[in-house]
Amino acid sequence: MVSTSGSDVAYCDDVLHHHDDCLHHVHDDQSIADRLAIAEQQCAQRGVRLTALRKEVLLYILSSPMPIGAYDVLAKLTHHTQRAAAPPTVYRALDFLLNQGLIHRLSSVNAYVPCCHPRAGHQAVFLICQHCRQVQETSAHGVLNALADIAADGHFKALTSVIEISGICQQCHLQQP
Amino acid sequence: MVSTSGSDVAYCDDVLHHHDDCLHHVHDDQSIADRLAIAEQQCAQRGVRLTALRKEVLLYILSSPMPIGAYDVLAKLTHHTQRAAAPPTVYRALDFLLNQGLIHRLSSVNAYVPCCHPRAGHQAVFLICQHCRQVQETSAHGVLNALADIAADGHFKALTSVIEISGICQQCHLQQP
DNA sequence: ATAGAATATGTTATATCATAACATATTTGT
DNA sequence: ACAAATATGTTATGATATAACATATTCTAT
Repeated sequence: MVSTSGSDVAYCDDVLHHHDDCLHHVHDDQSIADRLAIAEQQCAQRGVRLTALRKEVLLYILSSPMPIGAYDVLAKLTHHTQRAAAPPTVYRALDFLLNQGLIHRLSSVNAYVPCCHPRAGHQAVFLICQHCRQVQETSAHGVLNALADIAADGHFKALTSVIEISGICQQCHLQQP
Repeated sequence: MVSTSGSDVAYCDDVLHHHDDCLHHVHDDQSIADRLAIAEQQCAQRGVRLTALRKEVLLYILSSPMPIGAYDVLAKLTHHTQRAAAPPTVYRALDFLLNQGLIHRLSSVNAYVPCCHPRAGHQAVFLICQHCRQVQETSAHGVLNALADIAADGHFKALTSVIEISGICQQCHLQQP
Protein backbone atom coordinates (compact mmCIF):
# COMPACT_ATOMS: atom_id res chain seq x y z
CA MET A 1 0.00 0.00 0.00
CA VAL A 2 2.81 2.36 0.76
CA SER A 3 5.36 2.68 -1.95
CA THR A 4 8.91 3.90 -1.84
CA SER A 5 8.38 6.16 -4.81
CA GLY A 6 7.17 9.15 -2.88
CA SER A 7 3.57 8.87 -4.01
CA ASP A 8 2.25 8.63 -0.46
CA VAL A 9 3.69 11.93 0.55
CA ALA A 10 1.86 14.39 2.76
CA TYR A 11 1.11 17.59 0.91
CA CYS A 12 0.85 21.11 2.06
CA ASP A 13 -0.87 23.78 0.04
CA ASP A 14 0.37 27.26 0.54
CA VAL A 15 3.57 28.39 2.04
CA LEU A 16 5.44 31.61 2.47
CA HIS A 17 9.14 32.02 2.03
CA HIS A 18 11.13 34.55 4.02
CA HIS A 19 14.49 35.69 2.65
CA ASP A 20 16.82 32.73 3.10
CA ASP A 21 14.81 30.85 5.66
CA CYS A 22 13.49 27.42 4.92
CA LEU A 23 10.18 26.09 5.99
CA HIS A 24 11.21 22.54 5.73
CA HIS A 25 7.77 21.36 4.77
CA VAL A 26 7.95 23.38 1.60
CA HIS A 27 7.93 20.49 -0.80
CA ASP A 28 6.11 18.56 -3.39
CA ASP A 29 6.95 15.28 -5.02
CA GLN A 30 9.34 17.00 -7.33
CA SER A 31 11.28 18.83 -4.68
CA ILE A 32 11.48 15.70 -2.61
CA ALA A 33 12.76 13.75 -5.56
CA ASP A 34 15.27 16.51 -6.19
CA ARG A 35 16.45 16.47 -2.67
CA LEU A 36 16.79 12.71 -2.66
CA ALA A 37 18.78 12.95 -5.86
CA ILE A 38 21.05 15.58 -4.35
CA ALA A 39 21.56 13.39 -1.31
CA GLU A 40 22.49 10.49 -3.56
CA GLN A 41 24.99 12.55 -5.50
CA GLN A 42 26.52 13.84 -2.33
CA CYS A 43 26.86 10.40 -0.79
CA ALA A 44 28.28 8.98 -3.99
CA GLN A 45 30.90 11.74 -4.07
CA ARG A 46 31.88 10.99 -0.53
CA GLY A 47 32.01 7.26 -1.06
CA VAL A 48 29.34 6.54 1.52
CA ARG A 49 26.29 4.45 0.85
CA LEU A 50 22.82 5.89 0.80
CA THR A 51 21.21 2.47 1.00
CA ALA A 52 17.56 1.75 0.32
CA LEU A 53 16.82 1.83 4.04
CA ARG A 54 18.59 5.12 4.63
CA LYS A 55 16.95 6.63 1.58
CA GLU A 56 13.56 5.55 2.80
CA VAL A 57 14.15 7.09 6.21
CA LEU A 58 15.29 10.30 4.54
CA LEU A 59 12.16 10.22 2.38
CA TYR A 60 9.94 10.00 5.44
CA ILE A 61 11.73 12.94 7.04
CA LEU A 62 11.55 15.00 3.86
CA SER A 63 7.87 14.14 3.47
CA SER A 64 6.81 15.07 6.96
CA PRO A 65 5.22 18.50 7.27
CA MET A 66 6.81 18.86 10.67
CA PRO A 67 9.60 17.41 12.76
CA ILE A 68 9.20 13.66 12.93
CA GLY A 69 10.17 11.38 15.81
CA ALA A 70 12.28 8.27 15.53
CA TYR A 71 9.36 6.06 16.45
CA ASP A 72 7.15 7.70 13.84
CA VAL A 73 9.76 6.84 11.26
CA LEU A 74 9.80 3.35 12.69
CA ALA A 75 6.03 3.06 12.32
CA LYS A 76 6.17 4.18 8.70
CA LEU A 77 8.92 1.70 8.04
CA THR A 78 7.03 -1.12 9.71
CA HIS A 79 3.87 -0.24 7.82
CA HIS A 80 5.74 -0.13 4.55
CA THR A 81 7.59 -3.40 4.96
CA GLN A 82 4.64 -5.21 6.55
CA ARG A 83 6.89 -6.52 9.29
CA ALA A 84 8.08 -5.08 12.53
CA ALA A 85 11.32 -3.20 12.35
CA ALA A 86 13.19 -2.50 15.56
CA PRO A 87 14.42 0.82 16.93
CA PRO A 88 18.12 0.32 16.20
CA THR A 89 17.32 0.03 12.52
CA VAL A 90 15.91 3.54 12.56
CA TYR A 91 18.44 5.07 14.89
CA ARG A 92 21.31 3.78 12.81
CA ALA A 93 19.84 5.27 9.69
CA LEU A 94 19.26 8.55 11.53
CA ASP A 95 22.86 8.55 12.73
CA PHE A 96 24.05 8.11 9.20
CA LEU A 97 21.89 10.92 7.89
CA LEU A 98 22.98 13.18 10.75
CA ASN A 99 26.63 12.43 10.08
CA GLN A 100 26.20 13.23 6.42
CA GLY A 101 24.51 16.50 7.29
CA LEU A 102 21.32 15.48 5.51
CA ILE A 103 19.11 15.96 8.55
CA HIS A 104 19.16 17.74 11.89
CA ARG A 105 18.01 16.59 15.28
CA LEU A 106 15.91 19.02 17.33
CA SER A 107 16.88 18.03 20.82
CA SER A 108 14.27 20.20 22.49
CA VAL A 109 11.51 18.17 20.88
CA ASN A 110 13.26 14.86 20.23
CA ALA A 111 12.55 14.97 16.54
CA TYR A 112 14.26 15.21 13.19
CA VAL A 113 14.03 17.56 10.22
CA PRO A 114 15.73 17.63 6.82
CA CYS A 115 18.67 19.94 6.37
CA CYS A 116 17.88 22.78 3.98
CA HIS A 117 21.48 23.25 2.96
CA PRO A 118 22.93 19.75 2.93
CA ARG A 119 25.95 20.77 0.92
CA ALA A 120 27.67 22.85 3.54
CA GLY A 121 28.70 21.69 6.98
CA HIS A 122 26.73 24.55 8.37
CA GLN A 123 25.29 25.46 11.70
CA ALA A 124 21.63 26.26 11.72
CA VAL A 125 19.12 28.12 13.80
CA PHE A 126 15.69 26.56 14.12
CA LEU A 127 12.55 28.53 14.72
CA ILE A 128 9.95 26.16 16.11
CA CYS A 129 6.36 27.38 16.15
CA GLN A 130 4.56 26.34 19.30
CA HIS A 131 1.22 26.63 17.56
CA CYS A 132 1.56 24.91 14.19
CA ARG A 133 4.64 22.92 15.17
CA GLN A 134 6.35 23.76 11.93
CA VAL A 135 10.01 24.59 11.83
CA GLN A 136 12.00 27.16 9.91
CA GLU A 137 15.65 26.51 9.45
CA THR A 138 17.37 29.82 9.04
CA SER A 139 20.97 30.58 8.38
CA ALA A 140 20.70 33.53 10.79
CA HIS A 141 24.11 34.91 10.04
CA GLY A 142 23.99 37.36 12.89
CA VAL A 143 23.56 34.59 15.40
CA LEU A 144 26.30 32.51 13.91
CA ASN A 145 28.68 35.44 13.74
CA ALA A 146 27.99 36.19 17.38
CA LEU A 147 28.81 32.59 18.23
CA ALA A 148 31.97 32.82 16.20
CA ASP A 149 32.93 35.84 18.30
CA ILE A 150 32.64 33.77 21.44
CA ALA A 151 34.98 31.22 19.96
CA ALA A 152 37.32 33.95 18.76
CA ASP A 153 37.60 35.27 22.31
CA GLY A 154 39.63 32.16 22.92
CA HIS A 155 37.30 31.10 25.64
CA PHE A 156 35.63 28.23 23.93
CA LYS A 157 36.10 26.19 20.80
CA ALA A 158 32.64 25.55 19.39
CA LEU A 159 32.17 22.26 17.62
CA THR A 160 28.45 21.62 17.38
CA SER A 161 25.50 23.81 18.15
CA VAL A 162 21.92 23.39 19.16
CA ILE A 163 20.02 26.59 18.57
CA GLU A 164 16.30 26.10 18.86
CA ILE A 165 13.99 29.05 19.36
CA SER A 166 10.40 28.31 20.28
CA GLY A 167 7.75 30.88 19.64
CA ILE A 168 5.00 31.83 17.25
CA CYS A 169 5.58 31.99 13.53
CA GLN A 170 4.29 34.80 11.38
CA GLN A 171 1.46 32.82 9.84
CA CYS A 172 0.09 31.70 13.17
CA HIS A 173 0.52 35.18 14.57
CA LEU A 174 -1.46 36.70 11.69
CA GLN A 175 -4.12 34.02 11.70
CA GLN A 176 -5.10 34.36 15.35
CA PRO A 177 -4.19 37.61 17.03
CA MET B 1 24.40 11.04 56.59
CA VAL B 2 23.30 13.57 54.06
CA SER B 3 22.11 16.78 55.52
CA THR B 4 20.06 19.52 54.00
CA SER B 5 22.47 22.14 55.26
CA GLY B 6 24.81 22.03 52.31
CA SER B 7 27.65 20.39 54.20
CA ASP B 8 27.88 17.49 51.77
CA VAL B 9 28.56 19.69 48.83
CA ALA B 10 31.01 18.74 46.13
CA TYR B 11 33.88 21.19 46.01
CA CYS B 12 35.97 22.41 43.18
CA ASP B 13 39.32 23.98 43.70
CA ASP B 14 40.40 26.44 41.10
CA VAL B 15 38.29 28.17 38.59
CA LEU B 16 38.67 30.88 36.04
CA HIS B 17 36.16 33.59 35.41
CA HIS B 18 35.70 35.12 31.99
CA HIS B 19 34.02 38.51 31.75
CA ASP B 20 30.38 37.92 32.52
CA ASP B 21 30.29 34.21 31.93
CA CYS B 22 29.40 31.84 34.71
CA LEU B 23 30.95 28.50 35.29
CA HIS B 24 28.03 27.22 37.22
CA HIS B 25 30.14 25.00 39.39
CA VAL B 26 31.85 28.03 40.82
CA HIS B 27 30.55 27.73 44.33
CA ASP B 28 31.28 27.00 47.88
CA ASP B 29 28.97 26.53 50.82
CA GLN B 30 28.65 30.25 51.17
CA SER B 31 27.72 30.96 47.60
CA ILE B 32 25.25 28.11 47.62
CA ALA B 33 23.67 29.41 50.79
CA ASP B 34 23.56 32.85 49.20
CA ARG B 35 21.92 31.57 46.11
CA LEU B 36 19.37 29.61 48.09
CA ALA B 37 18.62 32.73 50.09
CA ILE B 38 18.19 34.75 46.92
CA ALA B 39 15.87 32.10 45.56
CA GLU B 40 13.82 32.24 48.73
CA GLN B 41 13.53 36.01 48.61
CA GLN B 42 12.53 35.89 45.01
CA CYS B 43 9.87 33.25 45.56
CA ALA B 44 8.54 35.08 48.59
CA GLN B 45 8.23 38.27 46.55
CA ARG B 46 6.31 36.44 43.88
CA GLY B 47 4.04 34.71 46.32
CA VAL B 48 5.16 31.24 45.25
CA ARG B 49 6.34 28.59 47.62
CA LEU B 50 9.90 27.37 47.67
CA THR B 51 9.01 24.31 49.72
CA ALA B 52 11.50 22.08 51.49
CA LEU B 53 11.38 19.62 48.63
CA ARG B 54 11.92 22.25 45.95
CA LYS B 55 14.69 23.82 47.95
CA GLU B 56 16.40 20.49 48.34
CA VAL B 57 16.21 19.82 44.61
CA LEU B 58 17.62 23.28 43.95
CA LEU B 59 20.39 22.58 46.44
CA TYR B 60 21.37 19.41 44.60
CA ILE B 61 21.47 21.27 41.30
CA LEU B 62 23.50 24.12 42.78
CA SER B 63 25.86 21.64 44.39
CA SER B 64 26.55 19.58 41.33
CA PRO B 65 29.81 20.44 39.57
CA MET B 66 28.14 19.71 36.26
CA PRO B 67 24.70 19.38 34.75
CA ILE B 68 22.69 16.89 36.74
CA GLY B 69 20.02 14.55 35.45
CA ALA B 70 16.54 14.19 36.89
CA TYR B 71 17.25 10.66 38.01
CA ASP B 72 20.45 11.73 39.71
CA VAL B 73 18.44 14.25 41.67
CA LEU B 74 16.00 11.46 42.42
CA ALA B 75 18.79 9.25 43.72
CA LYS B 76 20.07 11.99 46.01
CA LEU B 77 16.58 12.59 47.26
CA THR B 78 15.98 8.91 47.90
CA HIS B 79 19.30 8.57 49.66
CA HIS B 80 18.58 11.60 51.79
CA THR B 81 15.10 10.60 52.83
CA GLN B 82 15.94 6.90 53.22
CA ARG B 83 12.89 5.98 51.24
CA ALA B 84 12.20 5.70 47.56
CA ALA B 85 10.90 8.81 45.93
CA ALA B 86 9.27 8.53 42.54
CA PRO B 87 10.07 10.41 39.32
CA PRO B 88 7.06 12.75 39.36
CA THR B 89 8.25 14.16 42.67
CA VAL B 90 11.44 15.30 41.04
CA TYR B 91 9.97 16.39 37.74
CA ARG B 92 7.40 18.55 39.47
CA ALA B 93 10.07 20.26 41.51
CA LEU B 94 12.14 20.76 38.36
CA ASP B 95 9.13 22.25 36.58
CA PHE B 96 8.65 24.69 39.40
CA LEU B 97 12.29 25.73 39.41
CA LEU B 98 12.26 26.10 35.62
CA ASN B 99 9.14 28.22 35.74
CA GLN B 100 10.69 30.46 38.35
CA GLY B 101 13.81 30.85 36.25
CA LEU B 102 15.98 29.33 38.97
CA ILE B 103 17.36 26.58 36.78
CA HIS B 104 17.75 25.77 33.11
CA ARG B 105 17.25 22.54 31.26
CA LEU B 106 19.93 21.53 28.77
CA SER B 107 17.90 19.58 26.28
CA SER B 108 20.87 18.36 24.32
CA VAL B 109 22.10 16.44 27.33
CA ASN B 110 18.87 15.93 29.28
CA ALA B 111 20.22 17.64 32.35
CA TYR B 112 19.71 20.66 34.54
CA VAL B 113 21.90 23.54 35.70
CA PRO B 114 21.32 26.48 38.01
CA CYS B 115 20.55 29.81 36.46
CA CYS B 116 23.37 32.30 37.02
CA HIS B 117 21.10 35.32 36.77
CA PRO B 118 17.88 34.21 38.37
CA ARG B 119 16.58 37.74 38.76
CA ALA B 120 15.97 38.47 35.12
CA GLY B 121 13.79 36.45 32.81
CA HIS B 122 16.75 36.18 30.55
CA GLN B 123 17.75 33.96 27.70
CA ALA B 124 21.05 32.25 28.05
CA VAL B 125 23.69 30.65 25.91
CA PHE B 126 25.32 27.52 27.25
CA LEU B 127 28.81 26.45 26.38
CA ILE B 128 29.11 22.75 27.13
CA CYS B 129 32.61 21.28 27.23
CA GLN B 130 32.71 17.86 25.67
CA HIS B 131 35.82 17.00 27.63
CA CYS B 132 35.20 18.08 31.22
CA ARG B 133 31.40 18.24 30.85
CA GLN B 134 31.26 21.56 32.62
CA VAL B 135 28.95 24.28 31.43
CA GLN B 136 29.37 28.01 31.14
CA GLU B 137 26.27 30.08 31.07
CA THR B 138 27.05 33.24 29.19
CA SER B 139 24.86 36.22 28.55
CA ALA B 140 26.35 36.42 25.06
CA HIS B 141 24.69 39.67 24.18
CA GLY B 142 25.67 39.42 20.55
CA VAL B 143 23.80 36.18 20.15
CA LEU B 144 20.76 37.45 21.93
CA ASN B 145 20.73 40.66 19.94
CA ALA B 146 20.92 38.66 16.75
CA LEU B 147 17.94 36.64 17.89
CA ALA B 148 16.09 39.80 18.74
CA ASP B 149 16.72 40.96 15.18
CA ILE B 150 15.00 37.86 13.87
CA ALA B 151 11.99 38.64 15.97
CA ALA B 152 12.11 42.30 14.92
CA ASP B 153 11.93 41.22 11.29
CA GLY B 154 8.39 40.26 12.14
CA HIS B 155 9.01 36.76 11.00
CA PHE B 156 8.92 35.03 14.31
CA LYS B 157 8.03 35.87 17.87
CA ALA B 158 10.62 34.16 20.06
CA LEU B 159 9.38 32.97 23.43
CA THR B 160 11.91 30.50 24.73
CA SER B 161 15.31 29.57 23.47
CA VAL B 162 17.61 26.61 23.63
CA ILE B 163 21.12 27.64 22.72
CA GLU B 164 23.63 24.98 23.55
CA ILE B 165 27.08 25.03 22.03
CA SER B 166 29.21 21.94 22.48
CA GLY B 167 32.93 22.21 22.19
CA ILE B 168 36.12 22.41 24.19
CA CYS B 169 36.52 24.91 26.99
CA GLN B 170 39.65 26.96 27.47
CA GLN B 171 40.94 24.98 30.41
CA CYS B 172 40.64 21.66 28.63
CA HIS B 173 42.13 23.14 25.50
CA LEU B 174 45.15 24.45 27.42
CA GLN B 175 45.60 21.32 29.48
CA GLN B 176 45.81 18.90 26.58
CA PRO B 177 46.73 20.41 23.25
C1' DA C 1 -9.96 27.24 65.17
C1' DT C 2 -11.85 25.31 61.65
C1' DA C 3 -13.98 24.12 57.17
C1' DG C 4 -13.40 24.33 52.45
C1' DA C 5 -10.42 25.58 48.57
C1' DA C 6 -6.13 25.57 46.65
C1' DT C 7 -1.74 23.82 46.30
C1' DA C 8 1.75 20.33 46.84
C1' DT C 9 3.30 15.66 47.28
C1' DG C 10 2.91 10.51 47.16
C1' DT C 11 2.04 6.36 44.38
C1' DT C 12 1.33 3.28 40.62
C1' DA C 13 1.63 2.47 36.16
C1' DT C 14 3.07 3.42 31.70
C1' DA C 15 4.65 6.22 27.78
C1' DT C 16 8.49 7.78 25.12
C1' DC C 17 13.20 7.97 23.47
C1' DA C 18 17.57 5.56 22.81
C1' DT C 19 21.39 2.07 22.90
C1' DA C 20 24.15 -2.34 24.10
C1' DA C 21 25.28 -6.72 22.48
C1' DC C 22 25.32 -10.09 19.38
C1' DA C 23 23.60 -12.59 14.97
C1' DT C 24 22.99 -12.45 10.10
C1' DA C 25 23.18 -10.53 5.56
C1' DT C 26 25.06 -7.69 2.00
C1' DT C 27 28.61 -5.29 -0.40
C1' DT C 28 33.40 -4.40 -1.65
C1' DG C 29 38.07 -5.23 -2.98
C1' DT C 30 41.36 -8.62 -4.28
C1' DA D 1 35.14 -16.98 -4.95
C1' DC D 2 37.06 -15.43 -0.71
C1' DA D 3 37.93 -12.49 3.12
C1' DA D 4 37.14 -8.07 5.08
C1' DA D 5 34.30 -4.41 5.74
C1' DT D 6 29.94 -2.56 6.12
C1' DA D 7 25.05 -2.71 6.94
C1' DT D 8 20.96 -4.68 8.88
C1' DG D 9 18.18 -7.78 11.96
C1' DT D 10 16.99 -9.16 16.66
C1' DT D 11 16.55 -9.30 21.57
C1' DA D 12 16.83 -7.11 25.56
C1' DT D 13 17.25 -3.25 28.36
C1' DG D 14 18.48 1.46 29.76
C1' DA D 15 17.22 6.30 30.27
C1' DT D 16 14.00 10.03 30.36
C1' DA D 17 9.41 11.69 31.23
C1' DT D 18 4.33 11.89 32.16
C1' DA D 19 -0.73 10.41 33.07
C1' DA D 20 -3.95 9.52 36.47
C1' DC D 21 -5.44 9.37 40.81
C1' DA D 22 -4.80 9.35 46.11
C1' DT D 23 -3.26 11.76 50.08
C1' DA D 24 -1.35 15.49 52.66
C1' DT D 25 -0.28 20.16 53.52
C1' DT D 26 -1.08 25.09 53.41
C1' DC D 27 -3.94 29.10 52.79
C1' DT D 28 -8.09 31.90 53.27
C1' DA D 29 -12.21 33.37 54.99
C1' DT D 30 -15.30 33.01 58.39
